[in-house]
Parts: sequence; C-alpha cells; structure tokens
Amino acid sequence: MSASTTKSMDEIVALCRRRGFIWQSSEVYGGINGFWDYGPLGAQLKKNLKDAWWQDVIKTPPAGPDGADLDIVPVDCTIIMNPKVWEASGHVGGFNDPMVDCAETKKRYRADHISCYGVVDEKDGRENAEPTTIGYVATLAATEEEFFTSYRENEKKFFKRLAKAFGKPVMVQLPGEGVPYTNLQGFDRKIVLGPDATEVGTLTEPREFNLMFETYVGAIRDEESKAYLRPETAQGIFTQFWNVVDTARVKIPFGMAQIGKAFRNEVTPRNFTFRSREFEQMEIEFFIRPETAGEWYQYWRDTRYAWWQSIGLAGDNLTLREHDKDELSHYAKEGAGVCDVEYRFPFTAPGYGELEGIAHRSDFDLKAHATACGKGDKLMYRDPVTNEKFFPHVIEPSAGADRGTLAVLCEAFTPTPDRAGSKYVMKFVPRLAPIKAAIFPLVNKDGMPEIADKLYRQLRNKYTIQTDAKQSIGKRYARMDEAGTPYCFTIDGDTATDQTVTVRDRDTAEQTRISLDKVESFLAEKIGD
RNA sequence: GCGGGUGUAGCUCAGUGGUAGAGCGUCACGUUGCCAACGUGAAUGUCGUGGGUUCAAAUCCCAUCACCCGCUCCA
Repeated sequence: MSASTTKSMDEIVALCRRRGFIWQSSEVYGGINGFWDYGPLGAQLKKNLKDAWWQDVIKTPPAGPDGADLDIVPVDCTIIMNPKVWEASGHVGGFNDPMVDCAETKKRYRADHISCYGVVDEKDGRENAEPTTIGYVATLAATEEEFFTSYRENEKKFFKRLAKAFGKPVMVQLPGEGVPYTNLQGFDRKIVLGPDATEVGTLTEPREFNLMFETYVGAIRDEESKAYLRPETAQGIFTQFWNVVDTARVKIPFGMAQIGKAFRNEVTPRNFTFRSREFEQMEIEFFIRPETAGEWYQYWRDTRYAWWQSIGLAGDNLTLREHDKDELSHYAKEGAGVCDVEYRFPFTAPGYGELEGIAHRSDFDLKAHATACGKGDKLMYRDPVTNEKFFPHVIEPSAGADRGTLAVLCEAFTPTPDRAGSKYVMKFVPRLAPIKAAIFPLVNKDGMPEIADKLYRQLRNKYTIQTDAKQSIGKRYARMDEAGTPYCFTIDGDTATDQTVTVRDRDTAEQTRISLDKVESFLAEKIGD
C-alpha cells in the first residue's frame, strides 16, 4: 500500500486552509457548494502548474513520432458562445439527463434508462387478446431479452412480488418493447413498480438535471437569449479551427491549446476541489490525418503521462488506464483509444481519480460543426501538398488544472512526526513550489536583518522569495515547510565576517554553508530559471 | 435529490436553560545564537443562518445553509 493511502484528507484540507492554499468560495456567507477559491500560496501553485503546462505543451513539446518538432498554437476562447455550438456538440441533449428517485428504495435512476413493461390482470390476459394494462413493472435491463432472462432466474419470486404489489396475480406483457419511463404520461407514472420496490407508485416525476449552467445574453430573458457557460473548453478550439488554419501558417499535423474555466452543474460536488462546478481545464486538440491516429494517440498518451511524472507525481499513485470499449463516449467508439491519467487521491484510494483524459475524438466535432453551420464539406481541410480534402481527426489530451493542483498538494503532503520542528512538510518539486526560497536573519539584530534584506532584494526579481525576521528560527522554518519552500538561507553571526550563509534543505532539514555570493547560482542550479 | 453525521475564536475542543471559555496559533514589545523556545501584553465570537418556545436559548423546537460518510450522478 502506498504512502498516500495513509494520508488524511482532513489534515490536507486543514493545512490548505491554514496556510492559504485553498478556501471555500464566499466562505463568510456560509460558502457555496462546489466552488473554491485559491489563497496566496494556492494561486501561485496553480499558476506554476499552468505555466509548466504552457511551457511543456506550447513552447517546447517533445518531438513527435516522426522526430519532427510539434506545432502547437494557443488560443483563448470565450466562456459564453453561440448556443448552437452546444447543440452541434451534443451537449444540449447529452447534458440534460432527467432523473427519477424512488421514494421507497431511495435509489436514483436516469429516467431514460428505466424501461417499463405493461402488467395485466392474469385472468384478463388469458381471456382477451388486448387486455387492459393495470400497471407497469420498471427494469434497468436494456433489452427485453435481458429483462426476460433476469426474472426467469427466479420467476416465482418475481411474480410473487408483482402479485403483492398489484394486489392480484398478474402477467407481464411480453413479448413487446419496454417503454422508457420518460415516455409514460400522467397517470401511467403513478402505477409503476420501481426496480427493487415492493409498492407501486414510488417513483417521482422525472426531474431535469441541467449539467450546463444557463444564462441570458442581453436585457431580455427569453428562450431566444438563452446561452450556456461552456462545460468544456474544447469547443472553442474546434469552432476556431478554420481561422487558425487560415492565419497561423500551420498544417496538419498541428495542435491548438488553451487554458480556461469550464462549468458543470454537478449533481454532487464532492471531495474538496476534485469535483467542482467551476473548474479550469488545460486542453490540447491535436489535428492529424486519420490514418496516423494510432501513433499520435500513443505519442500523447506517453507524453502526458511522463509530464505528470515530471511535476512530482512519479510514484505508484500515478497510473495510466485504457478505457474499456463499453465506457467510451459517443465520439470515440471507433477510434485509436481513450485513456485516463489517474492519481490515487486519499479519498479515492485504493482506487484512482482522473487528472487527464486522452481521447481519439475522430472527426466528430469538426464534422458536427461543419454540418450544423450549413457549410458542410466546404469546410474540409485541404492538404497543401497533395490537395487532398478531408476532415482531420483529433487526439485530445484534456487535463484538469484544479485536479492537478489537488494531486500535487496530496502528493507533496508529508506528515513528519519524527521531525523536531514541523509537523508537516509540503514536498513540491521546486518548479511548482509557490515560494522558491526564504531568507532569514537568525536573530533580528547585529546587522543580520540588513544583510538579509539586501539578499532578498537581489533575488526577488528572479524568484518568488520571502523574508521573515519575526519569532524563533524554528517557527520560521516550520512555516516554510508547510508552504513547501525548498530552501531557506539564514544569515547568522558569521555572515558579516566570512560572507557565508547556511542553506537549509526542506526535505532533510539538513544545513550546509555556502558563500553569500553563491546563493543565486545555487538557486539557478536547484530551481532553474 | 435521498439517508446518516457534524457545525462554539484562525485551529482543536469544553460548555444540558441563567455573565462566552481553555489550549494552541496570530499580533506587539522584550529576549534570542539553528528547528513550532521563553516572558509580558493584546486582538479575535452574528455560538453556521433564520424563525419559534421561554422572564431568559450556544443549550429546547422548526426551517434553512455548509461540510463529512453512504446512495445517486459524473456525455
């Protein structure tokens, strides 16, 4: 069992609050479910993560499978778009799932997943070709055959339950198609026996769960002005694909990338920031020739997995999981594959939670928008060399910035019960650490504060540096341990005479002396620019 | 949305109807000679919120909000 499974999420959340990494949004008003703010340390940490992504994805991505450099261009699209975007992408249909609750069993179902089969009085059913339906039995079975098989296994019990629920011996109207619960009207919904229920009529009316946030553009609030907050940043990229081809001097294969907020009105936000209703995505859409999907899918899967390792999630807590065919999205059924980079969070352990999904989305989105906007095949990509026309396929690595930040926080969190000072150390890789180094005068007199201040001013142009002269040195080290600051430089009584300072290492608490004028090069070596 | 639990200072918690508390932390001053040191002092509370019962509510009742756990959901 890995170390992270023994970490306490409560302690991590407490440290995040105490040190100013993450707070509840609008906390003074009692908060708001599913929304989180980043404090000073958290905002810097998340920015460092996004900067690392921007650097490694847009500026210097590793060479492609053919050894050539990649061309990836950034865009920054709006959160509110023409609502037709979301009709074409399938979100208006797909994100509105009517739900049904069962008052008896306390279970919740998607209304369109429940099939209802008519039930008739046994006597009536024997005597008449078209007997009167006296109720329905609901099942989660997808097909009539599956339903038939499921109750055949214990037929006696099944009909006993029905007889009890309907107050008389009954027959089920088979063969015949099951009717989705959503298609039942009015009174019929009151005579349905829910799955696993013993009483009739315990299912509620279907209720719409709008997973997209709605808003209105302009002064008038009517259907015409309705718009949505984007549930993913990807569609902005797809809708600007043609402008990028026309202006950015790119040719297939190339990528578009953006970082931005997205919104999903989740049914149950849970697990700290893991499932937030407002969150930030770091998305790449990499456009390719269809026949190269396999090699590019592999490239991105390996590249993205290695990237998460490079920012500190290097141990057993990180995993790469290929999706089974049956859990694939509508756009990815026939593709090179879909996989998730997953992290074992304390609240998912021993399981994992998704950080990034890498999917071969085929040409679903470009085709959908080309069709929906009415231009169709005129919007096909033309290969400038062969003049061949086609809709490019897409490999989409889509990462969660907030989930990534949370994973980094969880991974860095290290209780240190044996250490003399700090109870906790946040072991961020230096590249992500919100504060790169701290500078302390050992005591607040004898010229030490002046030397510390001079060193601080020298370094702060290049690095995020803090200085602190208050309270005991142990307390100051401990605070920096919880902030995850990799190095502390301390000016002591010897500094004025021999021009050296001590360097304290966050992870070992060990100290070494280095020359005052070597501090900057020390940081450059350990932290990078 | 359902069921269960929780909510008092920044944190951990005590307080069963009668003056709002402790420890830690924070801040100031003093001290200091490398790991949450010490001394003195200070600030900090809509007792989650709203309503009700009562002469009197942190305490009893109702509603509501937030968080945690379990369902459910997560194209």
